[in-house]
Amino acid sequence: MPRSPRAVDVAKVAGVSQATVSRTFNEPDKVQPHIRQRVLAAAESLGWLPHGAGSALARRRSLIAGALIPTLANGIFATHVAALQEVFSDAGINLIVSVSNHDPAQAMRSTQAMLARGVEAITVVGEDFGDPIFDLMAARRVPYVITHGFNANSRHPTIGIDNFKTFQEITNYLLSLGHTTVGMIAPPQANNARVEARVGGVRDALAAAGLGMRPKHFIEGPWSIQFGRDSLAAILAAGSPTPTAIICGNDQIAFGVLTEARARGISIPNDLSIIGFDDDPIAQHTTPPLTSVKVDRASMGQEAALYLLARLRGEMPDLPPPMQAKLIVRGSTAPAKR
Amino acid sequence: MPRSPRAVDVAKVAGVSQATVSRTFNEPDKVQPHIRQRVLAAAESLGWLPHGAGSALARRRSLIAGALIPTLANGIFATHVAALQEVFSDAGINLIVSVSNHDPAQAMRSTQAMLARGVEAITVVGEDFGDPIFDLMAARRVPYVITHGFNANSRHPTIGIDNFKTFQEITNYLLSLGHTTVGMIAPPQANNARVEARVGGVRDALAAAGLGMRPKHFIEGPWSIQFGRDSLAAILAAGSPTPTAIICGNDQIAFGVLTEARARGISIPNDLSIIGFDDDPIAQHTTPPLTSVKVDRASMGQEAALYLLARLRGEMPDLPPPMQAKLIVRGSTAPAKR
DNA sequence: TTGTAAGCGTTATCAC
DNA sequence: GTGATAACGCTTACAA
Repeated sequence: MPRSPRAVDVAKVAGVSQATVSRTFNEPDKVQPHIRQRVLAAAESLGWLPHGAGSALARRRSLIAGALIPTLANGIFATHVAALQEVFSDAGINLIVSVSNHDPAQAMRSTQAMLARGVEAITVVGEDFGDPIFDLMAARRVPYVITHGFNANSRHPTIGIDNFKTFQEITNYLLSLGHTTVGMIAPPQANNARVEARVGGVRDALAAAGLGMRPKHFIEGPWSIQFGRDSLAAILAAGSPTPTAIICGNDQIAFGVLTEARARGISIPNDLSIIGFDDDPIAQHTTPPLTSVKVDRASMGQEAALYLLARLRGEMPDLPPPMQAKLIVRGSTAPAKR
Repeated sequence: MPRSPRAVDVAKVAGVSQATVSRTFNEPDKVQPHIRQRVLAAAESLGWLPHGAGSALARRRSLIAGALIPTLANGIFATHVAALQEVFSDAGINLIVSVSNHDPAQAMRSTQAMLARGVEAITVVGEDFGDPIFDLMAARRVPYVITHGFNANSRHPTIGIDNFKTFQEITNYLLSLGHTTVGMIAPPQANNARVEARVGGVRDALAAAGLGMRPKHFIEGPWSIQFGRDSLAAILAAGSPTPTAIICGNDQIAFGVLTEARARGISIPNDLSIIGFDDDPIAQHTTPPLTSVKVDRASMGQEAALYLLARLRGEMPDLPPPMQAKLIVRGSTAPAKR
């Protein structure tokens, strides 16, 4: 049973020392062209690839980064991971993906597992799990960055939109249309400071206009289409006054509200304005098309990866400024009926 | 600048040898309880975590697996990765994700990068890139499994549905409804044997009924909603005869066709039957709801990971039988108008 | 420019 | 049950 070839085998075949094999792959210009050729040919013929553990040990670099996300079941995190993966991959770094399922204990286990695998840097979605995780990374001098929300007051580096401000703006848009009875259907706030900030933004903007949101018009739950339908049903069942506009935590929920509204003969946007979040491709194709808020998730992931790559080069780069969300007005919002 | 603690530091603090530290974490029952406690306490106080590269080198196990997928932008692959990640994670194995973008050269680079990182096992979506990749893994004795399509004739282990047979059945369902003019809108077949098999299944079933598919009724392209809309427009623009049923490569395309049909006043399913694929959550909520085909992607990923875990234990497990896709008839299909 | 040799941090074999 | 010690495969001063 032949075992995998090692650098010394390549060296033997090429008639050079092991050091030259290493140089051929890591510092090619330090070895003469013709001898480089010989080494490459030998490696090729043996099917040799550097051994990750060996080289990680000697080099003190694993060439592996980690991403901690809540779940891959949500499309926005898949997009996020795709962006990270691409940038890291271009830099010769592989990406380990691990999930928390919004559970602090699992987040901690995942982080430890990644650190035990020797990841050089980590991206974390949100700062929901408190200090232990960040202390752990800091103690091991592993650079990290928090994504999906810019927070100027955080003691950690953060990248993303200002969730509070963005939802303030969304709300102000509805206020400018004359809506005074506004509802919201949001993902759970537990272990999710981003959602908390968004809800806060809505409440703050309403309060600034001397308004409030009735408890029965605020519903928390999963981000599914079905949940959107059920939530609208629940809001209507709660009786009058009924909101004239509903802010949805994402476009799936908004699509559900739209669907339920149509099933009930409620005219959108005449009887009810609906606003989504994330500008999913589907938003353009619903009837009517959904007003939504576009966040450039891909650049957010890229920024995060580039920030960490700079840190790995030993730099202390400035954080990029907060990203700007963009309100995309389509047909699902209109002035309040008077 | 204090460097990360090593096992020997823990040993010193606990007043034991380094070997005992290792045993405490890897073979706990081989060390006396009270001394185990001491070691754990010492490790805790120093914040020590085993060093991945060191232990990978000594153990000849990286505890890392790899997944090669076309892209994370497509939700079905995100679901797939989520399932893999979960099973591997429960087994203490981290997952590196890398993508091919349907490009053989990039697939090869990604595979090499994963192997260089020492992955112990790899899942590959489809067998589109030919032998080089599989030869590479085989030469290094890295177990692998191909997902997203069961192929009894493959010389590699495969897991998934039989794509050919599944689309034969879909087509036979439409034939049983009396449809004789059937169109298809599919993702590109290039570098995608799964799509090729699906198209083959449709053509085969039609041929068995003495029918064929007109070239103008077969359209290949991306899997977006917009592409579905454009494709229906193109098929209609090609003039009579017009198909009475269209098979779509996935539910996004089907949703696009549905949307375009409504925009043109074409009644679904009376004038046109539409059938999707993947049973996306949206399929239940369109008007009318979409007939689609459900494939249990999560179990497919789990099966793949479990198969590889068994291989890593040194077993030679049987492959699971082909998975069964399930036709879910909803409101978008009906008997052909006569 | 190339070779020699000393790590890198852990695990596993072998004594005790 | 515990402790020395020799791998594990590579990189990198340092020497030639």
